[in-house]
Amino acid sequence: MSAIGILSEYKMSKTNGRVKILKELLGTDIALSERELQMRLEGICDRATIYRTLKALSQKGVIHKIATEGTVAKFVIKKTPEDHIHFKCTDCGKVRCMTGVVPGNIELPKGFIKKESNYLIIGICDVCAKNL
Amino acid sequence: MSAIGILSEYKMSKTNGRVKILKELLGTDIALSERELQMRLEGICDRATIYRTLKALSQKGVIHKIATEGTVAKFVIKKTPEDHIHFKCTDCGKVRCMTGVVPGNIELPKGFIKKESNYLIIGICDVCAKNL
DNA sequence: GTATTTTTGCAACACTGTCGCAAAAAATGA
DNA sequence: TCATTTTTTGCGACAGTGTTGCAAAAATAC
Ligand SMILES: [Zn+2]
Ligand SMILES: [Zn+2]
Ligand SMILES: [Zn+2]
Ligand SMILES: [Zn+2]
Repeated sequence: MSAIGILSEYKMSKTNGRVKILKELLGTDIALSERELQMRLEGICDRATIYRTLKALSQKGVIHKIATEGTVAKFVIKKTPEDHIHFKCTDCGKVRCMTGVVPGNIELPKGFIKKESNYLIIGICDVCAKNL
Repeated sequence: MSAIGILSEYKMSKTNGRVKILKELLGTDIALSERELQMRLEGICDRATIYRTLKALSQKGVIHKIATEGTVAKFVIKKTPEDHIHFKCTDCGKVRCMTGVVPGNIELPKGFIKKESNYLIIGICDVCAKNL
């Protein structure tokens, strides 16, 4: 769906900044940080607006936040609601959802209740592996 | 092994701060942040020393860093070198390694090379689940 | 114990993420 | 369309995390 379409669906005001941010996110399958979005949108909108938009879109379930070992959060369009694995390439730094790869069903010890999960695999992506 | 023993093994100078930091880490199976260590070691050593010690111990493989959704890194003694799952309780905030739980073998698409993994499950821990 | 090497504390710094508030933009609806 | 109401923005300030250079202090080596 288009950026405007998504904003309409979730009854969010269609401001210039939000449309541009969402378009960037829709146009890639690589997770982006606030910083990376700001660089791509040079001068379009403020840091605070990007953070606020990312938070709003996360709450609506349009995008999701990926926890990596670093200190910056990265966001990517949510394609599937199910558990899935994220891959971070140490060479190019790109983080992406691995939609085809399914994590085995994990059995927790008695008494533990699972709410959500975050599986991250760190390594070399297919593109970077070719140039080794 | 003891704190001093570990420092000897890895040929690290046995300073007061390092011994105390390592003792704290050895005395719990809950992952600790720099902040939490500082509170437990009130006035024993500087922030910078804690960060430097955590980095050194991670590089030696004595402890490992856990990526959570939040912004702070947490560290815990490394008990096993294999892949394992981490659990974060949304109620008490504690993060721990689940040594008994084995993640199924995950098959990556062709060309991707795995180096390490970070599996985090977020939910309610056994202790907190009892008091619900 | 003295000399050498390593580590520490401190201050400064860059960066991430949040918030209050007045100004600006978007939505509403006649 | 235009005036009114509601929402969002930009800005500045702020708190927190993690890093670094450097002189002083501590640990190690002899
Ligand atoms: Zn790559
Ligand atoms: Zn994902
Ligand atoms: Zn708990
Ligand atoms: Zn662990």
